[in-house]
Amino acid sequence: MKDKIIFNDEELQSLARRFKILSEPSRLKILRCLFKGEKCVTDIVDTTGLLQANVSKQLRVLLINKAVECRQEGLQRFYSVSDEKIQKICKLLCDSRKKDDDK
Amino acid sequence: MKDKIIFNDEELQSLARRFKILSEPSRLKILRCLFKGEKCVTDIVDTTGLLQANVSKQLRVLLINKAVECRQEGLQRFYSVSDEKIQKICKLLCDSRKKDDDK
DNA sequence: AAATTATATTGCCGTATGGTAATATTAAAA
DNA sequence: TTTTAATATTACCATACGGCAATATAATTT
Repeated sequence: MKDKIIFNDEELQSLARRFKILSEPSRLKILRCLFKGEKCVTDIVDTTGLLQANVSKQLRVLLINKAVECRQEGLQRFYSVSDEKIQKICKLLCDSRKKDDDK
Repeated sequence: MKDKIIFNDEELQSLARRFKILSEPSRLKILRCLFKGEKCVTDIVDTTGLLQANVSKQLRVLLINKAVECRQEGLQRFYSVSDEKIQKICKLLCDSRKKDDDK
């Protein structure tokens, strides 16, 4: 079965936006951290080593683009990955990289 | 089975680079065009509507990053997608978008 | 060898965006 | 209600990079 996906221009723009979100090391670090489970901002800051301002800034990008979701509890905001595809896609790309290296 | 991938920092940088390649509409247009099969530069220019200089420029990026490969024949250079994962990943992300839209 | 065709390269400009420091906001605690 | 803690926002700077126009390169034809 020829499984060619031909996406239209609108879908292409959307795709590009989604890939862009995943194309920044700082955001990937945050996501990697959240793959282990829900975390508050301070925990993310500690785990990633990024500055608090950057973490908040990038979390906002992730939130707006629905890559993560947020729940407030007192002073803290707990973030978690909301798009389960993200981890799958990271895994796919990582694996293909390893295969390349084997060549 | 908890299929958590925890990639290290080096893998994370590599992932970010790969996502970045896919995060530009012009490159996605070129790739979409190549998903249908090998094409020479002029064909890509005609199909995508991009300027020839841009197509060459972006093909170079794709080539360097091993997203496409190139074969010369006389005056023409024929490009094709070399990483079969790319199409799969585009499909995955497209599908998850559609699911989001349904909500 | 000139002219032509296909593709690549270069230089420039403008925009987008990440990092940072400082400050603001918000909620809890004292 | 002042203080403290957690997070968000703002403003600024620097860099990366895409689009474009012009030019260069390389292979072919005449």
